[in-house]
Amino acid sequence: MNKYSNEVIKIKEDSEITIIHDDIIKKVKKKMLDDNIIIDLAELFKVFGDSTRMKIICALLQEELCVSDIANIIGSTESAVSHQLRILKQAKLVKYLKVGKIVYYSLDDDHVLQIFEKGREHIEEI
Amino acid sequence: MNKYSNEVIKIKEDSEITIIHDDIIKKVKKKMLDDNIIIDLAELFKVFGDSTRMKIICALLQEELCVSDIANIIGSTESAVSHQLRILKQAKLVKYLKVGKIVYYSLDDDHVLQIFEKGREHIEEI
DNA sequence: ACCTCATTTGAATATTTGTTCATATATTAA
DNA sequence: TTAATATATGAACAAATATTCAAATGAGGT
Repeated sequence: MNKYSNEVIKIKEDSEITIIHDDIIKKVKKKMLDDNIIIDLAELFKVFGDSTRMKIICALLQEELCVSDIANIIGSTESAVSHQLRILKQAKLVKYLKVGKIVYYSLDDDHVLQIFEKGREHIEEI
Repeated sequence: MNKYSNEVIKIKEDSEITIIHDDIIKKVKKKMLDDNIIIDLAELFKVFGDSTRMKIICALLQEELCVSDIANIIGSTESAVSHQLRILKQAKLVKYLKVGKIVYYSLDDDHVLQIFEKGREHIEEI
């Protein structure tokens, strides 16, 4: 009886849910992270999941930059960049420093680089 | 003359692009990752950026599981899970083993856990 | 061969989300 | 205070995407 054994518990409950591996399901359910944490995690990665924002992050990995410089570097409009910076700000991925009319953005913490690097490692292996 | 100096080069080119920090822009542009790599990176993180897929990943971090078990654990339908597993498969984040009618899914490599953990570290600090 | 069951697939729908454009805010200089 | 400029913001539109439902595969058991 290995883990792929066919001696599975099979219950049809209310003609809705088919439970195949009852004990494993219970065990995994118990260990699952709280739904809110999972949702927060997905929200965080969603922020990384857009190429405009990724370009902004990539630029800020090199240098603290103002909105118009970022727009110039990544080839986008100031408005689009500003909209995306707002999302990055909300996710606490970037911070900013206002000097006169100019707002300088920079990465907020180490995790950004670390997450970025782990992502790179993954795509490089494919 | 510090890095926030107001002695910035300001050029209005073709009434289209305003260049504020010319030298910095050139420097950062030179160091920017290739666009295709950035797009691939964003695509990868997009896969993490959905709560259904994140729940699937979270469950698979505990145990190799079949489609119907995953559906049961995360409270979704088999169809929805299958659709999302296809996306996870394409991103090489999960692999599978077919045993008879049942298909067992598991995480494909270490990076999944590492990216997951870095994300957790970030949201826990907020 | 036929039936059952686990999974996959495709099309339709509803929702989310990024960009654009116009406008607003805020700061500096004249 | 008026003009100019950097950034932010809101609404509208277009594109992307997750879920649902129905139907199709494909494998085992009878």
